[in-house]
Amino acid sequence: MGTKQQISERITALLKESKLSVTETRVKILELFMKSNGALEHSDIETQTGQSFDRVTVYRTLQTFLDKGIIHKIPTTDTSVRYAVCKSECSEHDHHDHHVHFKCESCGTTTCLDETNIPEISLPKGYAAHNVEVVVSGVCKTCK
Amino acid sequence: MGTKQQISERITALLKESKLSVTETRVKILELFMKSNGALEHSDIETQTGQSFDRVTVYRTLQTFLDKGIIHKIPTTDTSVRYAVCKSECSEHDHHDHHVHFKCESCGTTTCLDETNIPEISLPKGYAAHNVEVVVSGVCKTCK
DNA sequence: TTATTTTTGCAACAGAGTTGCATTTTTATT
DNA sequence: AATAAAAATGCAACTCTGTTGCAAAAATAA
Repeated sequence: MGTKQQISERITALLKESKLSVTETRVKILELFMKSNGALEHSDIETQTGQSFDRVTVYRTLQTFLDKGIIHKIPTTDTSVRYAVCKSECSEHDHHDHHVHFKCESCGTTTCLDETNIPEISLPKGYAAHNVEVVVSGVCKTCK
Repeated sequence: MGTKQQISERITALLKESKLSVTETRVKILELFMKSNGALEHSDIETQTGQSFDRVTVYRTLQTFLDKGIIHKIPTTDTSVRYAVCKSECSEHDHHDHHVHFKCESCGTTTCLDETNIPEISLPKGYAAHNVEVVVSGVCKTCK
C-alpha cells in the first residue's frame, strides 16, 4: 500500500498520465477505490466521502475514469452498477478484464480475484468472442 | 415451436404447474419470451405488447416469474435487467443457470447458449462458489 | 352462480441518472 | 506570480426506472 503521501503521489501521477486535471474530487474518489478491497457503487462513494460532493460530480467522475480505463464495470443481475480499479493491462482503448469477479452472498462485497484466470470457452460456430465476464457468487474468505 | 394453439396450451400448463392464475398478462408476456430468441428487458415487453399493460403489472409479472423459476436474470454492466426463460433443470427453490450468455455488440441481443457449458473455475483458498455467471460479448452468428 | 382469492390498474411516490448553464478551480502562458 | 484559457464543479430542473397502497376487476374455488 505505502504511506498516505505515497498513495497521493501515485494518484496524482495516474491522473496526469490520463491527461486529467488533478482535482479534490478525483483524488478523494481514487483514494477510496484504492483503500477499498472490493468494488464500489455510486452510493458507496456518496456515503464514504460524507456527501461532500454533488451527485452529478460523482457520476461524471466515474464516467471519466471509465473512459480513461482507470476503473471498470462489473456485471450484476440488479440495477446497480459496480466499479473497480483496473490493473496495469487495461488501457484507454483496449479494455479487458482477465480476472474473475466474486460476489459474497453473506457480506455483499464484490472483489476482483486477480490471480484467478478465466478459462477458454468454446462457443458454437459463428460466434466471435471479444470479452468474457465471469462473476462467481458464494461465500468469501472472510465470511467463511 | 408448434402451432399458436400448442404454445398457448404449453403456457397454460406451465402457469398451472407453478400454481399461478392464468391471466391475459401472463400468457402474453410468456408468449413474448417464447417467441423471442434473446433475452428481454422490461422496456422490450412494454413496447412489444403495445403498451397494453400497466408498467406496474409488467414489473410484478416478471417478479412472479422469477420467484417461480420460470425466467432468470442475466447479468449486465449497465442499469438494465435482462430476463430469459429457464430450461427444465430450473425449479422454484434451486435455481441455477448452467449455460453461457452471449451479448452481441452489433445487434445488442443477448442470447442463452444452452449447449455451451460453464467450465470449472478454481478459486483461491477459502472461497466457496454457489453460482457462476458467464457473459461473453462479441459478434453473434447472424451479425457476422 | 356466488363467494373468495388473486391480479390488475391507478395515483402517488422514491431513487437513479442526465442535461444546460453559471460559477469556481485548475492548468497553461506570459 | 499574475492573468488568460480551459476544464471541472454545483445547482436546478428534468426524465426514466422501479415501488407501494388501495380500490376495482378478473380468475378460481365452492
